[in-house]
Amino acid sequence: MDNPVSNHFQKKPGAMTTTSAQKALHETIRTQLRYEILSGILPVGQPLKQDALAQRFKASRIPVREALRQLESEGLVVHHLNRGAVVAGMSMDQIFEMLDIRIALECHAAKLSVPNMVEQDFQTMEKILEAYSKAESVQEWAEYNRRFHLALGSASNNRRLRRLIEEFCLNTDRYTHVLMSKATGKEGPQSDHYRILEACRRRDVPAVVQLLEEHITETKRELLAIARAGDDRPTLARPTPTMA
Amino acid sequence: MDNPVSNHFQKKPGAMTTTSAQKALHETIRTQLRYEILSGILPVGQPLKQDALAQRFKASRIPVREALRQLESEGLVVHHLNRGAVVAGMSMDQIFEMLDIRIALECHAAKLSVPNMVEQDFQTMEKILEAYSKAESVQEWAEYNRRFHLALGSASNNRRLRRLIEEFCLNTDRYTHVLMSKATGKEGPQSDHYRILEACRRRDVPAVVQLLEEHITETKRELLAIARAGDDRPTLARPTPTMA
DNA sequence: AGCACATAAATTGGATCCAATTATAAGATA
DNA sequence: TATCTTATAATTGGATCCAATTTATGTGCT
Repeated sequence: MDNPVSNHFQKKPGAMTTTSAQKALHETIRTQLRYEILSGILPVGQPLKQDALAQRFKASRIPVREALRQLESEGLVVHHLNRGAVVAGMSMDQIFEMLDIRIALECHAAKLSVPNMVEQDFQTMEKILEAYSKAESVQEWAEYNRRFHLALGSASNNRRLRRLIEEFCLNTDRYTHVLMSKATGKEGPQSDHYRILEACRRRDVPAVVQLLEEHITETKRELLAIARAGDDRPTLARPTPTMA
Repeated sequence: MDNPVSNHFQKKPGAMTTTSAQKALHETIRTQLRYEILSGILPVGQPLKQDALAQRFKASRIPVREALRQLESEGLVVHHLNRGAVVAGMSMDQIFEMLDIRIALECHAAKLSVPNMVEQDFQTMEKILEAYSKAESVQEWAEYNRRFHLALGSASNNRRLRRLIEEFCLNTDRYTHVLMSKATGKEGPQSDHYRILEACRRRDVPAVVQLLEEHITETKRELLAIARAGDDRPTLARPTPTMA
């Protein structure tokens, strides 16, 4: 798995009519930085110097700045006036907020999606879960977990909703998985996953919704437990200093 | 602008100690453009020329470009390589997608919020609805409608969720209200509003959720009816040309 | 040593400049 | 006249340059 994030946010998937997929510089920079932030290569708080990035991408600072501004709008970096940009971080409270939003989005997507599912969809999910079981690295693990969550809404006929879910999954994963990789096994979540898949097969929408909500809520619980345990992990995101 | 020494930085050395305010140029430009797009002053498809905007805001094209890039990330403008930016539009399907997302977000927010509400909150909503009844212009009307929807989630203790809801409300309003201002009176929605408020007072969460979902779904129905009626309104947003 | 203050280096926000692409207008041709 | 071609003007993407602010450095003083 070389680049699990790239390609996830293409604005126009296959819409380039004719010649050349012609990307502007700022776009390649943005895509690359987003990947590095979401995958954790760039840790929270890491300063993003315009000059250094410009050199690295063999460009001037202009496209770098445009990329950084867009990443700011996506919530992945934070700007401080005259002091530059850093990789954005979230406090535990903010992670909880994101997970709550995921509950809202994913449950609704499932509600719309489950009635539309066909055998093909179930088999796809089945395969994802098998791959999840076989996964060894945390990266793979997170990747298949995310794919399963996305698959639940894949038949929803609401592209924008699916994009939104993906965005929130990626953004929460970068916090939850590093924290939980050791504490929680992957078996607990996995048994949830299978129960959810079964409910999908039965077309039992209320059950899917309830199981899914419970599943994400469980993540919140685990997270809270970990936070209680040791409160000084260096990996935990501190609330982004409010510039005050 | 023929003053090469013109200085756009407010240099008030003494007055700057209060930590707050101090916005960069691109931010004021972005805020203003966003307002003009969301309020409909800038119609869908309107080209946004960098040079013209730069002149208008008495700045160079750089902050303009940063503002446009951010608005692109917010989904309010669309860029075409080497051909500039235009105000983004949505097809009817896309508007429906947004409304469905609103159902997910607002219902969940209400679920979290209603148990936390206190008398003060009910009175605030009451006042909003009174103002809504008195409102005369479509702008006012839309404004108070949006405030009511936001108020439903205001006690949710999830700032990010509330911001998201506001974003989606603003972005859907600019389509729905121009379309519905004539077709639908404001009385239908208003009676919904009061029923929802009553359910909040009773702390009847399931009722609130159901009424709210039905309320937004009704908007979808109205919209569909209007679309069926005459299919060539100039005000209706066409799907953003996919660069083809 | 430790601290205030001045000074220099980094680094950002913004302006101007240039090259490449796209849109527009004029002229030529059938 | 309509249409194709070509020259020309707009306009964008990117680079370089400047001014202003922040951060690092160093110096003098108690």
